Amino acid sequence: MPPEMNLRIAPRSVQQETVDKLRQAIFSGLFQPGSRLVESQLCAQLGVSRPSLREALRSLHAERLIEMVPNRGPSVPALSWEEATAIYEVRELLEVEAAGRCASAISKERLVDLKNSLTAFEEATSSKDNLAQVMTAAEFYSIILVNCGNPILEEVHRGLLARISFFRGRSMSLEGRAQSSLAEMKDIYEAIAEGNVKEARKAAQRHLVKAKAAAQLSMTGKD
Amino acid sequence: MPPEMNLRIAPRSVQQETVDKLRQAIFSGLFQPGSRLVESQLCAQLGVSRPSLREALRSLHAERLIEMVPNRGPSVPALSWEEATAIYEVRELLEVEAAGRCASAISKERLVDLKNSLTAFEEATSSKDNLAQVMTAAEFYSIILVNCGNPILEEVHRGLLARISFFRGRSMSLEGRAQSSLAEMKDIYEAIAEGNVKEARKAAQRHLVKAKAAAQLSMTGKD
DNA sequence: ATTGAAAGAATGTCTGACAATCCTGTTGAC
DNA sequence: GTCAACAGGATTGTCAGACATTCTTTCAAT
Repeated sequence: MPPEMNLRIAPRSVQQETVDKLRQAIFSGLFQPGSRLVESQLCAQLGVSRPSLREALRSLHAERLIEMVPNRGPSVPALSWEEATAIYEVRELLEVEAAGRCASAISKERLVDLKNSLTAFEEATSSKDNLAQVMTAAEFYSIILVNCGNPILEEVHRGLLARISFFRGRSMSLEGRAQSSLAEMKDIYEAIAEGNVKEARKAAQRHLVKAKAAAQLSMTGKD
Repeated sequence: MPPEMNLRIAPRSVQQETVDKLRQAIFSGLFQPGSRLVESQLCAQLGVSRPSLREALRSLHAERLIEMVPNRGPSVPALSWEEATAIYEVRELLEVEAAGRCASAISKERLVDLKNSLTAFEEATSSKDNLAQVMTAAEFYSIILVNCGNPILEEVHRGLLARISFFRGRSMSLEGRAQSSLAEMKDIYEAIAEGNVKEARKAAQRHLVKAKAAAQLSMTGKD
C-alpha cells in the first residue's frame, strides 16, 4: 500500500469543528456562566450556518456542556459547588478503579506515553501556564483511562471531562496546587509502573481527595 | 395561582419526539445491528424534515446509541460480548455505590416508589412480558440512582441506560432469569429499606454478578 | 404603579438546493 | 476470465431562506 494512504487528511466536518471551537470557548470561560447562546450571533462569529450550528449545540448538550430550555435556547450552565462535589465523588469511583486496572493492564509502550505526559505536566507546572496545566493533566488521566482495559470506563469518564477540566482549571490556579498535584500524580505513575494495583488505587484516591478539597476551596472562595 | 397552571401541556419538540421514536426502535431491535440509517428514509418514515432528523441523530450519537462515520452516515452498532462485559463492570461500580448511598439517603416517600416499582417488576415477571420486565427493572434502578444523593452518578448511569436495557432484554429472556432477578432485587430493596448500607452494596453486587453471567450466557449462546 | 397589548427578537421547523463523497455496476484492457 | 478504471446514481454535508410559534421587552392606558 502506498505511503500516501496516511496522507489522507481528515477534513474535519464543519459541525465537528464548531463543536470543538465552542467547547474550547466554554472551557476558557469566554462565556459567562448563565449567559445565553444566541444562535444567530454564534453563526456570525463562527461563520457557519444555523443547521450546522444547531447540530453542534445538540452535541454539546449531550456532553452536558450547555443547557437547553425549550423555546429559550441554549445557555452556559453555572456550575455549582454541589455539582463539583458530586463530580469529584464520581471521579474518585472511576479513576481509582481505572488506576488499579491500568497498573495491571498497561503495556510497556503505553507506560512510556504516561511518563511523557507526566513530564509534560511537570513542565507546564513550572511554566505557570494554567491552560497547559489543565491540558496535560487531562492527558495524563486520559492515558490511564484508555489503558485501563475497559473502554466503557473511559467513555464514561470522557463524558465528564469537560466539567472536570473546568474545575481543574480553577483549582490549579490556587497557589501551590499544581505542585502538589504533580507529586501526587508521580505517585500514581510509579505505582502503575510497578504494576502495584493496590498502591495505584491508593495513590489515585489520595490525589482525588486533595483535588476535591482544592476545588471546593477555589469555588467557595470566589462564589 | 389558578389550577390551570399545571395544565400547561409540554408540547414536546419534533426533535425530542424523533429521538424517542428512534431510541425505541433501536431498543426493540427494529434495526439490524450494523445496518445503516439512511436519512431520507427515516425522514419519510418519521415525517420530519432532514434538519430535525439530523439533530436527533446527533443526540443519539452522543448517547452512543448509533455510530456516525463521516460521509457514510449513521448506523446501528453491533454490541459485542466484550462491550457487554465492560458495561456490566462499570454498572457494578456505579450501582453498588448508588445502592449504598441510597440506603442512607432515600426518603420515606421515595422508598414507597421503590417498593412500587419492585411490585411492578414482580407483575411483569409473572406476565412473561419481556419488554415490561426490562422497563420495570430499569425503573427500579432509576429510582435508586435518582435518590442516591449524587446527581452525577445518576447522569452517568443514564448515559449507559440504553445499552443496559438492550442487554437486560436478552438476559431476561433466559429461562428463570427474571425470577432470580426478582429475588435479588428484593434483597436490594430490603437492605435499602433498612438503611443498611453495607448489605445494600453487597446485594447490589450479588445481583450484578449474576446478571453479568446471565448476559454473557445469552450473548455467547446466540452469537 | 400595575396591567395589558403590541413590537421585536429568538427559537423550532420546513423546503429546496448544491457540492463532495461513497457505492455499484459496467466497461474495457490484459 | 479476471481485474481495474470509470461513469452514474445514491447519500451525506452544508448552506440559504422562509415562516409560525414563543419569549421578552417596551410602552401606553387605566
